[in-house]
Amino acid sequence: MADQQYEIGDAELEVLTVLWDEGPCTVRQVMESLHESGRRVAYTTVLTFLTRLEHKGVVASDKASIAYVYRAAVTRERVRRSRLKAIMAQLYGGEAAPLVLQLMKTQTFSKEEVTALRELIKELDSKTKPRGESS
Amino acid sequence: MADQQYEIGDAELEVLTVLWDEGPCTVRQVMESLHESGRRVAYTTVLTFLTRLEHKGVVASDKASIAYVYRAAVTRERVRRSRLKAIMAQLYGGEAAPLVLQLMKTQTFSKEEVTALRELIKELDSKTKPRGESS
DNA sequence: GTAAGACTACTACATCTGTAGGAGGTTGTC
DNA sequence: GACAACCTCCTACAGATGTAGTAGTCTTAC
Repeated sequence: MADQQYEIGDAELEVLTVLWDEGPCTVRQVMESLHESGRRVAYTTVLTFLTRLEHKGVVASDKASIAYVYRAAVTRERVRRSRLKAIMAQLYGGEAAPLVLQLMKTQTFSKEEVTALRELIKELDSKTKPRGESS
Repeated sequence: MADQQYEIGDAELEVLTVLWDEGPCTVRQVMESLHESGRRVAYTTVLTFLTRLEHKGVVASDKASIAYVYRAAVTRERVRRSRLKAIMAQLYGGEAAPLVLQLMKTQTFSKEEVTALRELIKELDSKTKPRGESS
């Protein structure tokens, strides 16, 4: 149950991302941030998204002076893991390795990234699969 | 446009996966395969999925004797890439590296997998990022 | 204290997705 | 040739998601 799958739509995720990137925001601030990203969306639409996200438990709000201030209640990491887990289950037979392999084959990386990857590989050597399901 | 994003629902993807795994199937065969995986769905539900998938262009059908035979019209690889691309854009700023890093940190791998990874890393060394967006 | 502006709550609606029933055609079999 | 079995087509419907309007409440500034 640690990694429950959040059902967050694409547009909702954009809103959540604003909260991750900018910290707690009012509806208006979120809207303006979206507008700056070229995302035209009405004030009440943003409000709807935030309200729904709050019902889903991924956002929380506090009344501050006039307007509510919304903040993310789940970390980006958590959502990332949850999504990756889903895609792994759906398209890679629940295995991480093929996914990583594919990414490494089809994507390009900078020198620094490759270095970081190599470092990680070294660590992996020590703690190879201890016979369990994926996290 | 190469990697257009297919909007395929979770249940639809299960159906498509049957076609990938078992090759061309009739509605009934798909249904039976799903049942064997513990997925209880009605015959007409499977039919609906296949019809919708055909409209979306990811499945094709041919009339064979009595029933239509459906087959995948997109490869698993294509859908994998499309999904990964979406998740990369939505949650990793369009970068592959953080995604790979995260997977390598949070997942476990067998010795063979680690070896395969190390091999790939070597290849990456030669062709590092040539200043372009991701595929 | 009243008007203007901002904020929230409620409602609405189209589309997509998951799920399935019923009607009507084909076929094989007794 | 009539019934059973199987097939497709059309229709339906609930819930999720994207999008937004309206109405009512609260603040603030004149």
